[in-house]
Amino acid sequence: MAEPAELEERYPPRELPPAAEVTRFAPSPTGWLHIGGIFTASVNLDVARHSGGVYLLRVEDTDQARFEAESLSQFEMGFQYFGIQADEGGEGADATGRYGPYRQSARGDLYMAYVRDLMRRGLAYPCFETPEQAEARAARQKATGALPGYYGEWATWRDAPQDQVRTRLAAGDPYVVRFRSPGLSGHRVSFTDVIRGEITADDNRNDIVILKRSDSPLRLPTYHLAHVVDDHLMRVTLVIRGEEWVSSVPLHHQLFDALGFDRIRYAHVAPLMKQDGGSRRKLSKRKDPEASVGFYLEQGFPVEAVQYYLRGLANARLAEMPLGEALAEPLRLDEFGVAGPLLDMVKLDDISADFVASLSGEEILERVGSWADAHDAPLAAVVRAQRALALRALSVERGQGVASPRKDLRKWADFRAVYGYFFPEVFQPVTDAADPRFGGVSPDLVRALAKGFADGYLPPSPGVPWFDQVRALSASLGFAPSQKAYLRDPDAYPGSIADASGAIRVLITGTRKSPDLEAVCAALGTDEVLRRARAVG
RNA sequence: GGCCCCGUCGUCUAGUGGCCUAGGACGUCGCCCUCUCAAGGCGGUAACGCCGGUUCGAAUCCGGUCGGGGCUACCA
Repeated sequence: MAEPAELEERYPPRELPPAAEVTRFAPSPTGWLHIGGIFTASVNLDVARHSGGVYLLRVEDTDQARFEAESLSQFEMGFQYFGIQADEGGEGADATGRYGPYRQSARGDLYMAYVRDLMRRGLAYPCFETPEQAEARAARQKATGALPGYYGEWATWRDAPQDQVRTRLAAGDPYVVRFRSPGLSGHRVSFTDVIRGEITADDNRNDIVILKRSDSPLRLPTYHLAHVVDDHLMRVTLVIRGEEWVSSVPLHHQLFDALGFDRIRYAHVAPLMKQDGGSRRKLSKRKDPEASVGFYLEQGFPVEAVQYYLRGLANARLAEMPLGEALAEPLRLDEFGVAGPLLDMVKLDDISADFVASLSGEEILERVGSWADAHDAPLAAVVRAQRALALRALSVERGQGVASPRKDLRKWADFRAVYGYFFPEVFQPVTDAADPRFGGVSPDLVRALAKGFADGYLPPSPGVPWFDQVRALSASLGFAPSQKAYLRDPDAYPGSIADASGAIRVLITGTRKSPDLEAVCAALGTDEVLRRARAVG
C-alpha cells in the first residue's frame, strides 16, 4: 500500500493556466439522475470550460445497499442527451485517465492508505460500537436532550485502552474507523462559499465514521473521507455541489487539515423545489416524475429548451436573453440565487414551444425520428417511410415567410397526438355520422357535408380562395355564414359555418382542433382527402 | 430540540436609502383577429410576510417575530 507522499507524486498538481478551475460532478448510482444533477453537472462543466480548466465525472458507488446496476448506462444516456461531456471519467465503468480511477469502489486502496496514515498519527481510531448500541445511544441522547453524535462522554472508543482494542481486533470483531475530530464544543468557524458568501457555524466536534464496517465485502469509505481524498488527489480546485452539504464544510475542513491537504473552495447550489400543498420541498425522484432525467428523455423535451430554462434559473439575467445567446454566455457563480427555485413545468413548456417553433421542419423531423427510435418504434417507422408527407405536415404554418409559426409541439412525445392524423397508418377514418366529434351537427347533415365536399372537391391551388367551396357548401345546406349571424338567430340555422367546417375538419383530421384546413388538405393530397371524406356512412 | 441558509406578484425575478404610483417574463383574465386549434396583437390582474426602530425619506439599514428550506446516518 502506498504512502501519502507517494500518492502526492502519483497525482501531482495539474499544469493549467492560473485561472483554470478543475470541477467535478459526483453522482451516486441509484437510478436515473435527478434533473437537479443535470443542473449541477452543467454548472460544473460550464465553469471548467469557460475558465480553460477540466471537468471530471466521478461515480460515488460506496453505498452497496442503494446501488442500481442500470444507473451507469442511465447516467450516460442522460449526459449524452444533455451534451454534458466530461474531460475525465466520462466513459462509464472503464474510465481511465491521469487522475483515475473515477469510481470510488475502485479506489479502496487509496482510501485505506489515508485511513492507515490517520490511525498511525492518532487522528483516527477503531470503534466497536454495534449498530444496536448506536441506536441506543441516539435514543438516550434524544431523551436527555443531548446533541446527537459521537463525541465527549458518548465517544466510548475514542480513548479506549490499547489492550482492549487489541483484544477486540484479535477476536475479529467488526468495527468502523472514526475520525478523531479536533473540534471543541462551542467553537465557531467561518468560511467563504463562492455562491453564498461568508458563513459562520459551529465547528464539527463529532467523531464521524470515515471507514465503514469491517465485515462488509468491500472496505469502503463514507462520503466525507471519499470527498476529501478524491477531490484532493484529482486536484479539483472548486467543488460545486448541492446545498445539503453546506453544514458539512467544517467537518470537511478538519479532514483536509488532518490529512495535510490544501483546502478546496466550495460553491453550494440551491436545490430545485416543488410546490407541495401550501409549502415547498425539494424535488424528489421518488414522488415527482419530473425530477428524473428519464422523464425528459421519454417525453423528448428539446435539450436546448431545458438547458435554457435551467440556466435562467441559475442566472436570471440569462432568462432575459435569446436562447442561443444565453446558452453561450458563461454562468456566473456570484449571480446564483441562494433560495431554491420552484421547477415550473408550465414555463418549460412555453420555452420548449418557442424553441421548437424556431426549428425548420427538417430539424423537427430529425429530432422526432431519433426520439421515436428509442420511445415509439411504430411512429419512427411511419415517419421514416413517409418522410415527404411528414415534411409537408411540418410545413403547415411553419417555415420561411410565416409570421407566427405554429407552437403546437413542446416535446417529441406530443408529435403523435398533434401530427399523427397526417399519416394514413396512424389516422383512423371517421365512419359514423353520429360520432360525437361532429359536435351536434345531425348525422344527415354530416353525410350531406361529406358528400358535397367530396363530390365538388377542388384541390388547393395558388391564387384560388380554397375555403370558398366550404362556404358555398355550408350555405347551400342552410348553415349561417358566420358565428355572429348564427347567434343573432339560432333558430334559423342548423348551425354556423364554424359547425359545418368543423364537421369537415373532423372527417379530414379526426379532431376539431387542427391547423388551417386548406393547408392540411394540401399536405394530404387529393386522394387521401377524398378517401377520408367518403369514409363516413 | 440544535446549527446554517432564505423571505418582492401564483412562478422566476429586477431592485443595494429618494429615479418605485415597485419594472420584466411565464401564468391568468378580457378584448381583437378568426372556419376550429396552436399562435399573434392590445389591455387588465397580481407582490415588498408581520411588528417595531434608524432616517426628512426604507422593498432597500437594524432588532424582533412569523414562515419556508437544509443538515443533525456505517445515504450521498
